[in-house]
Amino acid sequence: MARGKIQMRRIENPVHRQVTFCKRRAGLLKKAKELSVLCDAEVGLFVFSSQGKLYELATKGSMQSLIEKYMKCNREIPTGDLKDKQQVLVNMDPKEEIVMLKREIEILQKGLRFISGGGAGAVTFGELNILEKHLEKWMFHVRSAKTDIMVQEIQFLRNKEEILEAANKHLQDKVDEQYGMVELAPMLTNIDYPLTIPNEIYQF
Amino acid sequence: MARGKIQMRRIENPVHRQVTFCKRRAGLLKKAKELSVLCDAEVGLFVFSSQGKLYELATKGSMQSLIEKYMKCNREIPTGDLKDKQQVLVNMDPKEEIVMLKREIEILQKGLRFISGGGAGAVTFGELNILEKHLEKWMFHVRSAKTDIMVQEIQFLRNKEEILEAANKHLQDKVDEQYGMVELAPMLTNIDYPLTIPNEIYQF
DNA sequence: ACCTATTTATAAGG
DNA sequence: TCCTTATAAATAGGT
Repeated sequence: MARGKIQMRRIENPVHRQVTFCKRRAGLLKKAKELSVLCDAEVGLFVFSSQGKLYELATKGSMQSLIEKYMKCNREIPTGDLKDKQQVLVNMDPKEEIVMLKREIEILQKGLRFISGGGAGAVTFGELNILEKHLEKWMFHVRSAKTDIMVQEIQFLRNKEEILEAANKHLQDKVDEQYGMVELAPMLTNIDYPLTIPNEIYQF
Repeated sequence: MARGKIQMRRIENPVHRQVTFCKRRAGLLKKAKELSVLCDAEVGLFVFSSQGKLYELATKGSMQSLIEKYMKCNREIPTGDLKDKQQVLVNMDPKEEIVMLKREIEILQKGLRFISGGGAGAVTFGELNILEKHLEKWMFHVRSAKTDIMVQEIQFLRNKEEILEAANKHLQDKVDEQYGMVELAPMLTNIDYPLTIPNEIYQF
């Protein structure tokens, strides 16, 4: 884009590739933030470098909650399977789907027994794969619920704090008024910002 | 960026905001693709418009697999599971059954939640924490069971291979004995190590 | 990391 | 949504 066009294919020179990766990654993250701010959108972005290093951005809330939201949008696809976007999209015999759903229920039941038995019993590799996917999905749900609660709590506390501070200012003014020119040390005002999140909400 | 700078904050005019959203979303997706191609990186991107509509891009494989990679940056992702289910919401009678079955799955999921903490409506932060811990534990069980199966399979195959190789040597000796000094090319011996894990154990 | 000639993205207007 | 165009931003190649 500058000082010469480049072909849209993998940059072979590793040094150039790394430099370009840094620059464009920064650019991409910036643009993602901008889109979010300007258009009031939620953006989730993650980039794995060819060495496997992760760079991420989640514009509202956490990446967890964004992923959760993403999963909800795609809940048509049962958890046990990896999706295959184009190929089998066309159709599937409903009877076949019933069979598969029944099978999935069996697997879940078996999995519950497996789990509550502390991992005893005979389970196949494929069944374990399906179970694992379900567990991941449930984990998403739990974690995003946790995040939501924390966010709400923070919001609540901030509001409360604002109200209290305003009330305090008002009271202080009244006190000043009554005592005329007498200087009083500030007592409950001037609370430090930012408030830290109280530990209680992290407890059981 | 053109015909005038804009302030980096939410665009108040809804029409402008929508137009800008379209343009910048397209630009962002383009840049994400380019980063992936030029720098051999994996990029996952999703954007929710303020109306909640989802736009996504996953540059290698599916978004599912990228999310999994994100969740556990190091863990390998099994890519088996050839069968795929899609929504078949057009049909009438089987549709009912499908809905019922899906409902049953949800009930099972709730049952699982119940088992975990003893709380039917696990909504508090503490309960969620407990659930999360349980899920982690179960995930561990499931994954170690998977690993065990793989290890056993590998062990089995190695044993089998050893036996076969021994049998082969024995047969070869017999042949050599019968044909005296005649040199025979090695036939079934000298199998290459290391053995790769056969695909079958990833299937159902 | 910084520079800057160029390419790209895009805001405003139809 | 798509087109045009003036202009802001991003960035390739070099230092």
